Amino acid sequence: MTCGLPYANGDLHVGHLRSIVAGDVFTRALRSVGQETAFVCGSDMHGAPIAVEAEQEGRSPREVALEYHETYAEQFPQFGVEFDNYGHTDEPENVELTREVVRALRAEGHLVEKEVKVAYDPTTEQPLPDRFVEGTCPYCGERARGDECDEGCGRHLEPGEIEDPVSVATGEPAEYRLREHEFFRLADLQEYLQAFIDRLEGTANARKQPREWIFGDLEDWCITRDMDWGIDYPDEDGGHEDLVLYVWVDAPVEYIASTKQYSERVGAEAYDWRAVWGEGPDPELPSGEERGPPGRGDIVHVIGKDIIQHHTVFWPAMLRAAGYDEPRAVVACGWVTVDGEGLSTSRGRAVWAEEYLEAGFEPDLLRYYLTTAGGFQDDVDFSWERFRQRVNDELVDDLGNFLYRSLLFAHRNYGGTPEADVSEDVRAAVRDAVEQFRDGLDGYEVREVGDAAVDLARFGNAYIQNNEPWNLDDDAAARVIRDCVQIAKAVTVLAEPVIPDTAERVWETLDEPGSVHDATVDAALETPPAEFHEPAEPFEPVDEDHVADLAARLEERVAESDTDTETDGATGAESETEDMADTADTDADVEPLTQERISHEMFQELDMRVGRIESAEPVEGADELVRLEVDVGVDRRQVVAGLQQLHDVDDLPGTRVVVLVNLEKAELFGVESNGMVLAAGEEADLLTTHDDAALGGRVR
RNA sequence: AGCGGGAUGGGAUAGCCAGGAGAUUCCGGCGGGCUCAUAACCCGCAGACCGGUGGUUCAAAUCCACCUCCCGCUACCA
Repeated sequence: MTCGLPYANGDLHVGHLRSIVAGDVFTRALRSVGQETAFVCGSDMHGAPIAVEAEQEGRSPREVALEYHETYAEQFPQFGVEFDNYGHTDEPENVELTREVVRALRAEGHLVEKEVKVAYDPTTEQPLPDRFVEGTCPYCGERARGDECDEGCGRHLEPGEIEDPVSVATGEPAEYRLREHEFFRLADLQEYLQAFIDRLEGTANARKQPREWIFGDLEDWCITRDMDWGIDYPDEDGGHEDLVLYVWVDAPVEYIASTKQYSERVGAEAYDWRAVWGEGPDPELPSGEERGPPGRGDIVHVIGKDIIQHHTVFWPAMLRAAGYDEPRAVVACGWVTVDGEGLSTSRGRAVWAEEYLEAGFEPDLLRYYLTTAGGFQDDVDFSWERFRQRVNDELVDDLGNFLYRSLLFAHRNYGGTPEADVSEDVRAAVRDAVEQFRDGLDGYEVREVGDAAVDLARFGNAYIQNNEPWNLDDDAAARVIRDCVQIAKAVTVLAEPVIPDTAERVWETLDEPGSVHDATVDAALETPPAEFHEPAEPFEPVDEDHVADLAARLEERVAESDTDTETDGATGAESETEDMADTADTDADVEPLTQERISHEMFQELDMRVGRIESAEPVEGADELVRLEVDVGVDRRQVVAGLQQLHDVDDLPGTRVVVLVNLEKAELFGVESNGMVLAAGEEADLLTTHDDAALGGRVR
């Protein structure tokens, strides 16, 4: 079991935790059904954003990345996430394995050299990866990063496409030079990938999204970069000393490296990484078909939905070509949104791991929320108020209360598990719950795994209520309570993957031998000890004022950041990953003032009027354009404006605006635009009046 | 723009692949009951024409076509 590697350039937040906790839940659940597993992960240390951050702070990239890595390694266990091995991509095991894989790709003849236009900083003589270049988008004319028109049309830009390139680091104009890079000819593996994608298990998005590529034309994939920070390209033939491997080559290899580290720590008898991953490259046997037997492990990758292609195209192609075994499943989870909006670390819209722990909440509560809030591949929303509701309604009132009331009743009246047989109804209910738990695992749906325990607790609450043992004589009550204690034990075992700490405490109350972490689902129907301890309340309710406070703090943070970054120019909803890139952004430049003067007469020619937007609707087929009907007092104008991505179209009607009414007419996407609505900046902040100037009033 | 995922009572969410009884469950609302328990739990009621339009069918939330909106990907962001 692996989780997508957290990229070592930011603090941990709920977005990271969702997929990592899911991996942990899967792993624990697999152990509960008796499977041997290894849960491995590591920090992703290389790549341009870390190099940029390091340069800005005047530190080495390794130092910067290691600092984040250590924080991660420390924080994951605080959320009950127990990796069997947590390494990082800059460790010798990964460096070695990565270079071995690349050598294998070359030995198999899958690599081709191609010349690529690379931007150079002429002052420092440094090659600049496209992340380090800014310029003008050739498609829309907006300011853009070298790899993507991030502020304008959003298009991906090929190297060399950007106009007027400027080095991010020095601000000097960059120049293009031809550089030789290595490309992985994915098309060589096309047939293999087509078969692979058909047998791949996991979420629907991961099984379907890559089909467009795999059944279309597979492009050559550039696997080297002009940078210092990364794993050196293995250059036995010489000529590529200055290239490092692209992070997406060495990052997934960490899955193998981390497994190997685990094997080496516990011994190959206890866990043999080769039994899972297969034999790997063998210089004596250059043909992929004739390699040793594939691993017998079932590799499952838990990732975020943004990196599906990397795990379903590039990665299996690498594995295949290097003689390693393919993943059995890729499980891609949706995002975590906060208060209904996309997570944005730079804008303060995030719930931080540290913040959560400092608020004094048990890790189990967040684990429960994140695993059961929605379908795995769907986005789920986090809000502090909903967090409180779900914890109090489901964990405290249902699961916690059932465990407490039934075990307390048993302890008070019988000192433990009363002597009686478990009824057939209850046995059946427990078996059903175990089945639900297994179905969740088989379907790669952690929510079902988590719900199995809560649903069984709800059954238990109904059971104890309907049978009213407090109104029965001792013998009859003993039978009911015997059933309830059994349900409680089953609930505890089934809840362990999601709420391990709580489950362990209940396990201790029951005076069960060993740890619940080692128990299997078989224990759900085994008799609990005849005597056990007085139970404690398993959960503390979440206080309303406490979460209101946290929510307010979050809101403040977002508001503050909004005013701070008004000139920042970022648009639209950001994903957490886009956001990681933000550290690379310098503040957007304010355009210099125009030196050339115009006459007053020329200004008089501009006929600008106060108007009010009467209606607004998106222009069909256009991403950004909105068709507006604007009342300018004496007239009603149809104006097309590029506001769609920056404003909620439904909110526009009623807005007072300033309109340039004598602009020449234009036709945009087949819609006539008769005038221009004035707006400021990249965010298209609409100009308006501060008092109530009449509609049609002239602006001078 | 292309591709993938999603849209189901006020909120959340299951069902869709393998079409068929009153569309699941939780929260919230209303009414009642109970008291072992962290004043919670149990029972009952109201509330959705299943994003839209059209089609296939005896029968569509489910299959097909087109459309709208949200999220992701589009190969040099990680």
